[in-house]
Amino acid sequence: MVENRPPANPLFLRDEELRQGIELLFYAYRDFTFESDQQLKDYQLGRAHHRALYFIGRHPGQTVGNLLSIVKVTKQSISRVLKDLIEQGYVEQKSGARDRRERRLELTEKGKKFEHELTDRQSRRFARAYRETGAEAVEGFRKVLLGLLDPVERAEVEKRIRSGRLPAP
Amino acid sequence: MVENRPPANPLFLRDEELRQGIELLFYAYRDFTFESDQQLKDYQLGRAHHRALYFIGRHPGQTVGNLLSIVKVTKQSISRVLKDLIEQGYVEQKSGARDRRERRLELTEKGKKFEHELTDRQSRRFARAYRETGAEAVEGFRKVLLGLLDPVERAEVEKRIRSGRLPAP
DNA sequence: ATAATTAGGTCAGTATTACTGACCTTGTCA
DNA sequence: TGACAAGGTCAGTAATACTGACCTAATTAT
Repeated sequence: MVENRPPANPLFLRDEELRQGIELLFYAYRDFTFESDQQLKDYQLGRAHHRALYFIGRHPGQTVGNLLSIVKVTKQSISRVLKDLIEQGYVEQKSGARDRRERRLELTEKGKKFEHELTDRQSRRFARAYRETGAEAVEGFRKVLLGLLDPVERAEVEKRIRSGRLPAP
Repeated sequence: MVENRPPANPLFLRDEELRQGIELLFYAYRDFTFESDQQLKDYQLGRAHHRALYFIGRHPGQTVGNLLSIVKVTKQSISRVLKDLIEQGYVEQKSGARDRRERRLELTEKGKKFEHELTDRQSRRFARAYRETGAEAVEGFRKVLLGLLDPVERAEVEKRIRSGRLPAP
């Protein structure tokens, strides 16, 4: 492991540092999604289905609109995904108590089991990385990821990730 | 900012911590890709084209096979993307000096300009996040991302992100 | 020198995700 | 009652990516 950069141009170093971040994010995301994508194929489902399952499990009882604002796709897109999940008995909808136009989304028992199965691999990946790098690194990791968000989204996301709950399978 | 978790179950906390990581990675990647995706639409190109441009710029003269091992898609997929980029004058190929079966990939001047235009937004996003969080957090960020990689990939990626070079536009 | 292998491309067909735009129903609320 | 919001749906299109089969040209091993 030879450090082969000369004392050199600080502007170059800065750009280099930023590019390394970009690439690490790409590589990590690539590997992070790979395993569960493979698993999903056995069920004829895709990554979009996992995302929906994940966030419905994470925020049970949320509305379709809320889910949309998390995954940021069109309602036509989420609609197809939800339809598949409902038909296959992973998700159910109940109309809202106060506003009956709303469809509140929840995982069925089957859905919870499946979600856990899919997410477990990813959790284990994170557990390994966290274990290897330690609490301080994890804190930095979280800070930087928050910093990468659109400023408008940031407060929202901070609230969301802290208020998550997901009953045991 | 009230810390509303009770002293509580350490197993729950661990799961919670891991899920927060998963979500942050999702949200950050979502926002990270959004801006350049928008820009790409003006050119009738997609994210796959940006990825190819990025990694060709980053490792000029690399072979198609090497690019494939970075982005991890099939050659049929990369082929379409490369065809578009070559037709539009962003990329050119030269057959390898030692092994003439190889097609060594390089950005044209036009390609470099375009790549910088696309990546600049993302670099600025990283620069902002790094500035806001400081060197220590950045170090943690990088460590955890490396930890998230497939172990088999890790050495390869570490080498790759350190050997990058990308001449000025 | 010939056979096997490798780098890369190509043709054909399919699936998934996601988009735009238009239009509809049901329910809320002023 | 009429505007608006939540959600769904129909139709059409595009991008990404897959499998499988087959091809050329060049390299390498026997």
